[in-house]
Amino acid sequence: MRLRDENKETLIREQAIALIVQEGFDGLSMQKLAKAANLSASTIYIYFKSREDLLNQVYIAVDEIFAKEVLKNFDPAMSFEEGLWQQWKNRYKYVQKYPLHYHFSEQFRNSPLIKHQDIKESPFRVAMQQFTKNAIQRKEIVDLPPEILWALAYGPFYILIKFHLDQSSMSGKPFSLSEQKMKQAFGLVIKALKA
Amino acid sequence: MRLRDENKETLIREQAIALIVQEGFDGLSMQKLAKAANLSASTIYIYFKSREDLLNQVYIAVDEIFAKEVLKNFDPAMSFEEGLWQQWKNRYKYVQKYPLHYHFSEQFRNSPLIKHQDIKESPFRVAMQQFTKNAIQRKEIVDLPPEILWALAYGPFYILIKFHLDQSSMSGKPFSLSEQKMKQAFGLVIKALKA
DNA sequence: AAGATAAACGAATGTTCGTTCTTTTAAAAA
DNA sequence: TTTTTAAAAGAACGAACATTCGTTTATCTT
Repeated sequence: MRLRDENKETLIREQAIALIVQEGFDGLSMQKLAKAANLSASTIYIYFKSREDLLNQVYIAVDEIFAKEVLKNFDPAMSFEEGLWQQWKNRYKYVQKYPLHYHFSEQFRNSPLIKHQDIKESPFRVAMQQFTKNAIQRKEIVDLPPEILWALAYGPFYILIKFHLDQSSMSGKPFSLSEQKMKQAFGLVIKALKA
Repeated sequence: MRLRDENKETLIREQAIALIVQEGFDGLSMQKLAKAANLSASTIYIYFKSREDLLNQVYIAVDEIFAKEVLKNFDPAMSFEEGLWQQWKNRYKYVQKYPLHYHFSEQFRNSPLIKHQDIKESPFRVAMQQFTKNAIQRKEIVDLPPEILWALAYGPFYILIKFHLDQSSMSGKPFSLSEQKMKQAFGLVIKALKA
């Protein structure tokens, strides 16, 4: 018998991402996707049971890669300043390495397709909770409700990313954000959060 | 002859927003929209020349209301702290008053439908530039590149909004974010930006 | 090499899509 | 009141949609 092709599943997912980023969710049809992946449309249904299932699986796969990338060289035991900076760097590298994933993710999260009922206790979430708990216990930063801490720690970063991403898509030039600029913003965040 | 009905145009726009927020861009079909607005599909084409045109016009109308709401009780001559707080309050009220507009806006901006080539010199933009220029000249805040200032000033706010919006959509309870929490986050932002 | 099995395909399904056309209707101008 | 004009409706268009079905093909097992 013939075996399921793992690469083909990934190929379908990646082409779906590319199509969605280019044309939006209404631009993703099974027939266009099939053509882009050099497949028959019906073949997609061997790997995904419906369009909706495909979209969910794409999001799950994208999110897994994100979680993996963002935990690189990170340890919840790190000092707050060192750990948060590592997070910023990792997230920046993620956007550079997987720009389409990032765009897809933003689109998906802001759409009604996302179901945020089951916020599972991912290893990623656990690590981040431990990290912030440590920082507060050590009195490195002020004691804050988690969502305010989170808002301060990452809000400026993501606005900065969005700004430079829009700039690059307008000018056609590749995305870049100087380390100096990131450090400058980071310094202000630390200033705000320091105990 | 019969006159174009201004209210009908608004009705179509509002129903389009509601449909998109509920079902996403692929959920917006002209026939569904017609049914929702109690119209014939062909009537929509009297007011909008195509689906694409409709979407653009919706975005423009939404953005106009946003700009109007956000400038209420605001003056570029205000002190930085007072002015920025007014901005936060106005934006918070906007989300409360027009939650569907906010969701639509977020979806549209993160989709490929948006064309950010023509960032026109809106009165809104002019006011904001003057406001930050004043604050730096008066040495109320540190001198920063505009996008970093912007990222610090609004990044935390929007993450906070998103968090509480997600919470409310999960629990079914109406959206709310206590003034105390907003003030707490705001205080940290001021701490970061103060000269 | 033969048989078994599931992947892969192309064609076809009925539905819904955006849009246009023709006709009817309502209200402003005469 | 009559005429004029454009709004509004409804039916219709081919195209594209998600999905299914029957057949073919490739590869694993024997």
